[in-house]
Amino acid sequence: MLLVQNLREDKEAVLAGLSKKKFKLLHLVDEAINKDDIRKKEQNQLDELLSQSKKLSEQIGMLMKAGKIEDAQKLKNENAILKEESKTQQERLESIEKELYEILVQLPNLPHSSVPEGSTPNDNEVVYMHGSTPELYIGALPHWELCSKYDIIDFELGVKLTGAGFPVYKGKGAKLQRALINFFLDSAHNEGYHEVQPPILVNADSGYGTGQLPDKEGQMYFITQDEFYLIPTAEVPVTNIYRNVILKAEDFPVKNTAYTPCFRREAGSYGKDVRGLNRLHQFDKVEIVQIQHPEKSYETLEEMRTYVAGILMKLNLPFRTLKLCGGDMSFASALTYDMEVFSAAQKKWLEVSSVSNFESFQANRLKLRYREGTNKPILAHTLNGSALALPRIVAAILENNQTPDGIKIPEVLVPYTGFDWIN
RNA sequence: GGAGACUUGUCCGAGUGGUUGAAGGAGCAAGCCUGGAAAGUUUGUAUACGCGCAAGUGUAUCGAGGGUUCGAAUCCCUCAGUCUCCGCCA
Repeated sequence: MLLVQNLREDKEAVLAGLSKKKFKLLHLVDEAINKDDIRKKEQNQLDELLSQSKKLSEQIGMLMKAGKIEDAQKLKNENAILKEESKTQQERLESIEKELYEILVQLPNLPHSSVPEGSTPNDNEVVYMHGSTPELYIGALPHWELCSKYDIIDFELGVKLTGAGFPVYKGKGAKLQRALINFFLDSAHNEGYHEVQPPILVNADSGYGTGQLPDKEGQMYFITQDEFYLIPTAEVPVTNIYRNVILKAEDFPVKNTAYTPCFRREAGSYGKDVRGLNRLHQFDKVEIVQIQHPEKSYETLEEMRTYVAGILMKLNLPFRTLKLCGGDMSFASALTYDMEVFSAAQKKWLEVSSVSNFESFQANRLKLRYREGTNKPILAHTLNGSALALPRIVAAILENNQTPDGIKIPEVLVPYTGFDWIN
């Protein structure tokens, strides 16, 4: 969420940034400022009323003690009027605040100056390419067919147990999952990330904290009986650890990593994009989250991006890094790099990681701040990235490493799997 | 799931209707003291919003939300959490 203060101070830059993000409702900026002006006036009036009422109460107290019941009664009547007024004033203020909030939550984060212009994925800028796309032999199969050929991932069985998008991993398929999770966690650990195991159900406050609520409510599974949401990403619980927290400047950088299953309803998705492992309702992911000093967050973003690229290199997967254009970036992000691996049989680039700097956009909602010395608390910057999401990595490994004799496991994973071929 | 006790500032802890944003202590910071440190001593030490160039000042906040009252940390209700006992159970 943006601060009204920022809208006031640099309105032109805000409007330019919003336009770059292809945000249409530019009038909301002025509306927010006007609403905030009203809010200030209303608050002033309320404070004035409450202040008067408070003084009267004190006087009543003294009169009562002195036994001047009648005088006290007079003031009581006077105060009753004030009380009525302040109550309606309170309601007025609250509704103004709510209106202001509702305007502000509609405004997306402003893009970093280096974000390319553009409105569709075609406008994303390829900033890095690694590896060559493998030539497969005649008769090579897409991963979903490899899954059933070697009986390692069973989509139909998942349909029986739950529904589409909830596959059952079997045998070497299951072991490969475990291997990847451990490999990713160990890598993150070596990079200085602190491992946490958060709950995978969260309350509404956490949903609001990272911005899944209120607008992306339909994306999450919801347990009505206890009012819990299944997390769509570990970002939600791991970042919310720092909701309403004031860090010290010397705590930076805060680096956490977590493996969790992720749950996404993916309402509206269908067709070939969701074939096999391309899009699931439940999948595994290792996430990295950092909280950083505002002056260092972009340095950190590059470091995270390099780190994720390093993992993909170790897995020997061809990939490219995209800097997303203004129109393709997520609502909360100021700068996002997407990492896509090439899936050789589908001949498709698959997004396996998204590394973003949210600057203070999330921190504002979270009330995540830091203090430098004895100064006032300042909003921190938050960043996160997938490192990595499993299913598409598995798809790429299966497709790219297939041979007529089976699937070769990347060397770096063999110590984790305990086998080097799926056949 | 049932019964009871509890939830106060960074921490410990006082406070059962009247000027309490909150005693006292610890911690932390600064000053004095010291060759330096410890001890001692003085001062300061929450957050949000508003007003003010600033010093400062108004309002709100004692788990959360609501209520009673002229006035609530203190009384009542709802919810959440912690602890103890019982029940159940990986």
